[in-house]
Amino acid sequence: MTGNTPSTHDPAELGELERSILFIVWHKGTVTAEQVREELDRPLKDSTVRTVLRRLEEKGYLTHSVENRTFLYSPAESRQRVAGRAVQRIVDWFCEGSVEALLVGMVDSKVLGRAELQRLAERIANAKKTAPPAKKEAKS
Amino acid sequence: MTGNTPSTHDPAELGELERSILFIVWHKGTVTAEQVREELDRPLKDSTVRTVLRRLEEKGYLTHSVENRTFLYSPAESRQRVAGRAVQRIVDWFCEGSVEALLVGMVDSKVLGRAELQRLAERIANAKKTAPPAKKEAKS
DNA sequence: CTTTATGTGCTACATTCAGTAACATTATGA
DNA sequence: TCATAATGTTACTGAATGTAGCACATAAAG
Repeated sequence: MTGNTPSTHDPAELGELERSILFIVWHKGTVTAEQVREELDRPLKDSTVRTVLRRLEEKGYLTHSVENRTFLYSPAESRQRVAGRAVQRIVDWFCEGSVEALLVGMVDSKVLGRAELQRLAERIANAKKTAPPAKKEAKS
Repeated sequence: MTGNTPSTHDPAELGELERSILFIVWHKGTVTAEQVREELDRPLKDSTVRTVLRRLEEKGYLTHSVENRTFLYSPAESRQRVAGRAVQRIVDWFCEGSVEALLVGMVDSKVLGRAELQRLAERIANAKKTAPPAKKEAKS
């Protein structure tokens, strides 16, 4: 080991199931392994779900608290934040750190149109103009 | 074979070495296995490098032509394009398809500032206004 | 024509990780 | 104490990657 990649969570390193489960947690906010299991499309054994939940926690995506005997898992970070870092990595790897290059690439590969990009940029710029540093996650 | 994952190149699915090599090709434009080998920091056997190059080609990242007896590898797609699709995937996975959510996430995780985002959006919007549909990759 | 480089084609093996789950253990309430 | 409901522990399988050996072909040399 030449050194550990600190806390560079790497959302792309997640497998399908891990992602699915992480989604469920993000979606429900706080869940027990059982709830996750029910939410899944595939019929998986209880232990399977718990193993994945544990791994997700090890990887830093989740945290848990104990409600009596039961584990309550919840996200350690918002989806968007994770997505943001994922993009950061892409930028570093494929665009030599240039976000601009990335945006160009997105336009280039039709991920979004130029006009749309500009519209969104504006919206975002204005939308959070007055946002306080406090991140109040108002659950819909 | 349950069916092939169409052409959904997935840059995140690349391993370290694969990425390094892909980078070298992107950087040099056209290279032989030997050149790649020399460029690498690690001392790898010739066959190793060639195996990875072949895999990268199978995955659609590279193409090759034959110069006499020698394979000349070159990128099948630009880095930015690949990056663009990578982002698309992130958007699908973590932002429910909303590019806006992603951009917000980027701002949120400080990948870029609001002002910068807007500035870039504008620049991009104007920059390629006249870009022709023909993707002539004039490689010098 | 035989030999010798040099480059490619094919195969293989080790490692790591995600998917999946059985089994042991422990606390809790009837 | 016993059954119940959670968690802790451990493991097996398969796919993807890193890494490389070795056989095969062909251009160039003698």
